Amino acid sequence: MAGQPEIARALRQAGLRLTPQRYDVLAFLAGRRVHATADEIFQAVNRAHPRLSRATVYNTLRALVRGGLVRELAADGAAARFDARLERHHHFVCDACGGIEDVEWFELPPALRRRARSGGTVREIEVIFRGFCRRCAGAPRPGGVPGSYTATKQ
Amino acid sequence: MAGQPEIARALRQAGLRLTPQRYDVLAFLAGRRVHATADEIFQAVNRAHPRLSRATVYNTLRALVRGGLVRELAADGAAARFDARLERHHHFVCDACGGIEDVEWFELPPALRRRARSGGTVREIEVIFRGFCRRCAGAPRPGGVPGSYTATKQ
DNA sequence: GTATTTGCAAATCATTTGCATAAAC
DNA sequence: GTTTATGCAAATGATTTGCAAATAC
Repeated sequence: MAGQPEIARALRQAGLRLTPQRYDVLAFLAGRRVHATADEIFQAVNRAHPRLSRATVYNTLRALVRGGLVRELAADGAAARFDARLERHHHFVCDACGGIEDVEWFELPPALRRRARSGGTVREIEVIFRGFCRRCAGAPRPGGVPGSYTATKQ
Repeated sequence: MAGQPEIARALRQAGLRLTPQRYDVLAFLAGRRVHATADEIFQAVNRAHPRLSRATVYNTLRALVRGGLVRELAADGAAARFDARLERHHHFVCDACGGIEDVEWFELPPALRRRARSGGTVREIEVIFRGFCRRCAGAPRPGGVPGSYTATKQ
């Protein structure tokens, strides 16, 4: 997903009306490698489109997530991050800066995939690696340690 | 961790002063199988201890997490959940009700553990299973579908 | 033309902070 | 006696909601 027609098509396909706001939000996400917070998206799109409101960004994100075009990532305590990479992938979360990087998709061995014995149904399995990213590994911040509670905030 | 002296010992060991509030919060978490939100903890502890404030619950949780006695779990968009099970384990998150269940710990095969090639250091690897839990598998809610954005809220 | 979406402002929810008092060590 | 934690109330930050005007279909 990158070209203009593809973005429009993706929106239609998800059953969403094509508004300039939605187009811009999805285009922004599709052109990014790092995961953006709702506010970062607002700031960026707002530059080209000054009358955009935050509420619309949130509405749009909800619609996109619901339509399966975007994934939402919970970041311990911090603001949620959004990501338009639809190919499945795993994540690496930095304990120090809170940044999220993609990790190429791989399947868990079948024996492990059956480990969730809750009696329910499993739709997907995601692996989250935690540690210090390349940039933070060198100079970790004062409070940024394993617990990660303090790490992402303060 | 379950008996009274163990809880007190755990607090001391983490370098925390032993206050009734901290004791109660940790005891509550230690005696629970489901992961509780800060507010659920407040409600519960508040019954036995009516002058407890929410700020203290948050302060205590931060201290416990920092001291390594409690883990914090980010739940897509919703309030964070806390958990005093210290043995490593994975999680199952229900798309419909947002509930979180523990999945017994297992190691990823070494080949997969090396997949995070960010140049940084990896501290831990967690696996998150998503789907419908036993209770919701039978009767999923109106909006509660894969995206899980709407699922955890509304 | 009708159903949706937008933008705005106000509302809500989770969490944090400042500060005087109280309790732990 | 000092240092740290508590409780309260007010502040902050993220996200949602109500509603009239604008827009997509």
